[in-house]
Amino acid sequence: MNGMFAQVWALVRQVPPGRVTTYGDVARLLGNPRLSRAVGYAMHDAPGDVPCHRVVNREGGLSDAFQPMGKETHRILLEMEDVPFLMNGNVDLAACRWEPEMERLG
DNA sequence: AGTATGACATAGC
DNA sequence: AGCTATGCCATAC
Repeated sequence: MNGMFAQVWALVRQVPPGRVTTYGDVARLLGNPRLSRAVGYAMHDAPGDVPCHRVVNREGGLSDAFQPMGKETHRILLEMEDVPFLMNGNVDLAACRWEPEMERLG
């Protein structure tokens, strides 16, 4: 529980529906911008209550190794939350990227 | 212990 | 603008 995975999961759980965050952002929020890769590991071990589908890479691209299924499920889950996609099939980060400051402001 | 792996990110070319 | 190479660091074995 004290591991960094739990920390990552806790953060990802704070991402509201319709918003997404990136591995790098999560890593930065944890205090180490270099932990972006470890964040991916945390996603692999993430329990079901963690909305790992709301985590995408810097380009807004989906993961090649999403657990339940491939990118297909990943995209479906995001679409269900009305997450905007770009023409290239990536998430529109500019429109739905989650920032912790938003939580404070309300 | 040390080596290998990887759901990323960045720098060069 | 798109591809290749390198860095980085927590887990797994």
